[in-house]
Amino acid sequence: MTAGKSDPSAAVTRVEDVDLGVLDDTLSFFVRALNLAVTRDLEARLEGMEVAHGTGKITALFLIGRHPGIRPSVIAAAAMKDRSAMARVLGDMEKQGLIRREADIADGRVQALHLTEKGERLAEDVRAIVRQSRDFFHDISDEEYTQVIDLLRGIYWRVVKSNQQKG
Amino acid sequence: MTAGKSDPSAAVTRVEDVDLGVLDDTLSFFVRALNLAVTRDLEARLEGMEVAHGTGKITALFLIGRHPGIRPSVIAAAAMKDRSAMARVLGDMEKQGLIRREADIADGRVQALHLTEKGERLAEDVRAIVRQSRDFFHDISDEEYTQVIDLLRGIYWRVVKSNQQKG
DNA sequence: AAATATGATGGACGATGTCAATCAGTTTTG
DNA sequence: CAAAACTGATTGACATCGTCCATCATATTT
Repeated sequence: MTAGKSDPSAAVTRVEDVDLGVLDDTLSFFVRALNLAVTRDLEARLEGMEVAHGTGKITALFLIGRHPGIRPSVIAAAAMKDRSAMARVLGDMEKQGLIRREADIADGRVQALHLTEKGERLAEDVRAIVRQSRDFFHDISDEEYTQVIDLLRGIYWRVVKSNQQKG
Repeated sequence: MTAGKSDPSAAVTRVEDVDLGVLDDTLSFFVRALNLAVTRDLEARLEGMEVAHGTGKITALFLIGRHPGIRPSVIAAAAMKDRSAMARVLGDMEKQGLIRREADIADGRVQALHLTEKGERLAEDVRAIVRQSRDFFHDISDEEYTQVIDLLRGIYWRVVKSNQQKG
């Protein structure tokens, strides 16, 4: 035998022969596994850029760019992090000169976030890279990609809202 | 106005009003964001159990249970981790008395992994919990859940194979 | 027999998410 | 109006994570 089915009584030697069992019907398994792969790929693409490491920075960069004056807690919710984790990310970005933190006029507790010019430029560069990151799924057809995104987008928003109520 | 569309010129105050921009068409964004939510939920469910923290342990537990004699590198590939990360997980599990590491008869470099009785028992308990973890997506219909799982499963296997060739 | 490749480990490093504590500003309540 | 309760944001501590590099033992190739 060359590359066909393996002897079921023998120990599995190749990943392709693995039976995932319960995990095969578990959404979180696939999400968590793919997260690792996707993150690795993304960070490779961002190599050297000033937003390496972590979902937070990219999300923050884009959301602040698109919604000047947005507040930290809203970004945290969108990135599914808690406020304290996001605060650290924003602190880093401020040190890097990517964003400004201003006090909201209406409510002194709230911060209004803005991109600096440097931040704007970086956002443009990162946007291009993020668009290219679809290449990681070059095996996947546009139909499939669209389908899975549509589904995940729906799930995402429901989770965000559900987090909203609890958190 | 009460809860309708917000003034587009005003700063965004609620997550629901956020426009994700490029991220809205980026699979990795949704995967990474959902990963955080899903992981949080799963770890809450595993509270106190001997497999808390990390995708690796659960995957290892199930794969070893289903494929006695499986080797570490195969589990690493299925979990999308690198070998050294998986080695640490397996080391922990061995210390906990969940698995045995035996030397493969055919190839001395290779380890053959087996569950201990304690490991078997734990696997059963964890299986039940993992099944329940679908409740996290109670908002999502069975159709949607099945659809998204089918799509992600396909993507998962393609990524696994693609990793195989490079790694 | 020597060189090369493979499977598995271990240490070091920076970054992550969580949690509890803190602080400032706001709203509620009496 | 003052006290209490609440909210948004920040900080520090802690355990863990993924990565990278070096190492070691064993197999395979030449």
